[in-house]
Amino acid sequence: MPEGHSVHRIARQFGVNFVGTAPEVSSPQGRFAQGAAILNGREMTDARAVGKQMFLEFEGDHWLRVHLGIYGAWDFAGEVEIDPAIQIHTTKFGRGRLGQTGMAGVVEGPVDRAGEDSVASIGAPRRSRVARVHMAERDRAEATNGAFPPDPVGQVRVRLLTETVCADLRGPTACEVLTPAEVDAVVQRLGPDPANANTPEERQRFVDRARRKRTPIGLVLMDQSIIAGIGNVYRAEMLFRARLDPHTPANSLDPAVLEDLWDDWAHLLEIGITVGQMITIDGLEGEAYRRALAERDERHWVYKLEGTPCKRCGTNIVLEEFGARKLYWCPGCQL
DNA sequence: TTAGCATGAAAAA
DNA sequence: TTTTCCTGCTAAT
Repeated sequence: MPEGHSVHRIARQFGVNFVGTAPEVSSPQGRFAQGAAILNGREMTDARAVGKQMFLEFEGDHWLRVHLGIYGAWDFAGEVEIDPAIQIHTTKFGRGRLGQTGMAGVVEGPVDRAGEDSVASIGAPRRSRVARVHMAERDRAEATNGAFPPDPVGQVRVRLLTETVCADLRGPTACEVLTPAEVDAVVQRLGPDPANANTPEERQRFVDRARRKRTPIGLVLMDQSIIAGIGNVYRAEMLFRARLDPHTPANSLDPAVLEDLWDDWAHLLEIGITVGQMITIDGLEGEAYRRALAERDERHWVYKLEGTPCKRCGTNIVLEEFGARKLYWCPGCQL
């Protein structure tokens, strides 16, 4: 269920935990047995994300492409080094307690991988070790008492295993081994991603692509070939922030409006990657910010808020079926 | 405890 | 346009 920010976070996690190692690669479920055999024992040399797709490079010009789709997820276990640049917010814990329930923060402190229950504390973002980190639409870190490596739970399509860390992939919509040329072809079909290059050139690439479309802007923002990484939540929230009627044809918009949309996506994406949540209401501080981390309704303007008064103008938020997806918007603000 | 839905996208029809 | 993937959250029970 993740949008672009989650995939970038997961790619960073692989950068920290796997790049430079030669993991054992298997497919407990069996459906990726052939691909696993190709990758097994090879050194991972790069981990990157473009939009909602992740690419892991292995020596010998083999790339693993993963797309999580609507319910895919990665689970890391063992000595998981948290990228110091990102925060893992923990709102729910397993049997081993890492901190106060409901408190947002960063898990810190070593957890013995042999399974001893140990205490980690909430503190400043630094190198951290936790026993289990679930990375999907929402991240979850917890201590466990289980053995390492853990028994595969459910349908594990791929397992990557080093001496100290294990990563399990479940429920992906895509998981395949590609050649460099095939990776290029996939990336070629994707629009620009500001998390990789927030440059005037890339912004212009988005503007040029969008301006050619008569399609409503509400659909254009979801089109991964025009701009990469935006999903249903960010789509709705960005349109609200820009005060745009989702039905407006993209080609009727002033290029400056499209430029602003790009800039806003870059801004929201950066927050999402760092914080691990889609915070689309800006500038919250203190208690309000804490509530935004804990409650979805507190961090969004319109998403899943149909029937409630708009936080800006008081008009009731509307839910509309739009391009086979649910669209939330404010008829008062979004003229 | 459980049933229905969902922060995608590709394949099938 | 419908089906598939077949997980996990959440509201309802």
